[in-house]
Amino acid sequence: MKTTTHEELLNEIIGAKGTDERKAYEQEVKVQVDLYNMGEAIKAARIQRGLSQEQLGAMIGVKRSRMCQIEKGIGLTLSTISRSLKALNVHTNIVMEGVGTYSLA
Amino acid sequence: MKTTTHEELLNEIIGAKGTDERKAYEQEVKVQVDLYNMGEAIKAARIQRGLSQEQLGAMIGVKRSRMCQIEKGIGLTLSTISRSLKALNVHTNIVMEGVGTYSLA
DNA sequence: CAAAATGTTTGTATATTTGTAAACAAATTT
DNA sequence: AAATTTGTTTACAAATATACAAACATTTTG
Repeated sequence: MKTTTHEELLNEIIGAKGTDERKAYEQEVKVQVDLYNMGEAIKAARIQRGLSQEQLGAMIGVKRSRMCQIEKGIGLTLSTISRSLKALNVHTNIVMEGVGTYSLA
Repeated sequence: MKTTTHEELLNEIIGAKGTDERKAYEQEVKVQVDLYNMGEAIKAARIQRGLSQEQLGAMIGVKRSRMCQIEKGIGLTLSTISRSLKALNVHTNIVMEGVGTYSLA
């Protein structure tokens, strides 16, 4: 049986390291991971506070179905993250090294 | 001459405190302020590094015109912020009180 | 186990963001 | 002062996010 590393798969399917296609892929994956983490954080805070998706959804003006997408990081914007965290009363800052700190919620 | 407070103006033009219209306005204004600050932060970091909008734009794959919008906070998403700060090598964290810290760049 | 509540996925319409070129404005350099 | 570089605004097409209902899955409760 032929074994294949993740790296080999990426080379074959997406493109070699350094090509435009590969760069685009890597950036996109990275951002998706970021957003996924944000969603997970919102979910964690919601559960900490003993709320259902429906309840938090009501607080920020969306239905269960959208709440689920939000927690999975699907189509998540700063605005949505900010709204969610404010509703959950999770004080949040964006800290930029050597530049400054900005309140998000 | 009749004087008018900002509060009175808001009541008249947008709606009284507590109405849906007023809440929507307040939330929108707040998010716009956030985004404006983010753009300013990117600009500050760019200038710290002695780059023109064109140069930073080239690093993240946009033209001067878009770079200008980014720094004004117009249509700014997490993805764009993340890309910009990475290019500028500004290490950035999102710190959620009692939940966790997430790397944005 | 049955019922109810909660969470997830998919398809769809609407709204917003993205990125650009072009025209103009302001600052810098020659 | 003229030329060049840099920054800004606007209008537009394309891409992406928003939010929902409906159908289904999973968990919790009676």
